[in-house]
Amino acid sequence: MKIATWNINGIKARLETATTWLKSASPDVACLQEIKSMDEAFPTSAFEDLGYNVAVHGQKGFNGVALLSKLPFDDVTRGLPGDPDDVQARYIEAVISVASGVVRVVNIYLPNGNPTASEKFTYKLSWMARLKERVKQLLTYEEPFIVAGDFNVIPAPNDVYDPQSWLDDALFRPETRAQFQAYLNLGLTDAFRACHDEPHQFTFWDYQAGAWQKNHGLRIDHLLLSPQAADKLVACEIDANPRSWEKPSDHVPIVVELSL
DNA sequence: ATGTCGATACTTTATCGA
Repeated sequence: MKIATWNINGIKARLETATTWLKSASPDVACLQEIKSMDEAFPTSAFEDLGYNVAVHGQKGFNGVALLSKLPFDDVTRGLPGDPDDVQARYIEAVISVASGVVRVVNIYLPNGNPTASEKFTYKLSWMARLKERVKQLLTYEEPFIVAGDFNVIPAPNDVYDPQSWLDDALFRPETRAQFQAYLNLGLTDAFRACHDEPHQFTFWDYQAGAWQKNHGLRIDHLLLSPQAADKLVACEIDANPRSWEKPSDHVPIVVELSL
């Protein structure tokens, strides 16, 4: 089973790009972030035509996440628990039945958090703490699950082209990295790092300043596996090709294969 | 080189977020 995550930066601007990639890569599940669309405006039928079931948690203008799955959803939950006042659409979770039982897919668009002197950074850190609580809850089920998405976290210095210049950025601040490390300490596995130890394997290149051409990238999109999912890990690969296409997203897809 | 995108609204250009 192949599970992909991709921040597509606007589904209206990226529908053809997304469907082209899905036809070629054919993941069983795709986690999309930054759809920047309300539920009713999401092009559900375009994905149904490719054989996907579709679940959306949308928002006008910003944020928004969507799940695509070739297998039907047993259950879908929208919104990260822990703060009833949080109205930002950044979390959707689904349970999917597979031959070996079930797999739970958690699709997140973790807050960016910049600038670090603003309430945006405290919102990011509190959101990360809430996600930790949700992960702890899910771990008690002792089932395979995956937390996939745009984490807006650079886990380590070799995940950014120039760590020195990112030291005070919300994506690389010690508080941010410590919370990401806390997910690993709970028992989650960074699927990409379990398969690859090469430095400078990026999933994002800014539109500005020729970042793609200079390979000034970041590794901020991640797939974290529960112990039961990590036991089934086969492979994990970044597909950087779509970054060179016409009208690209600033992120590229990353795919994990599990023997579920 | 504060350099690029996508979406929005008191829209045809400025703003916000990333």
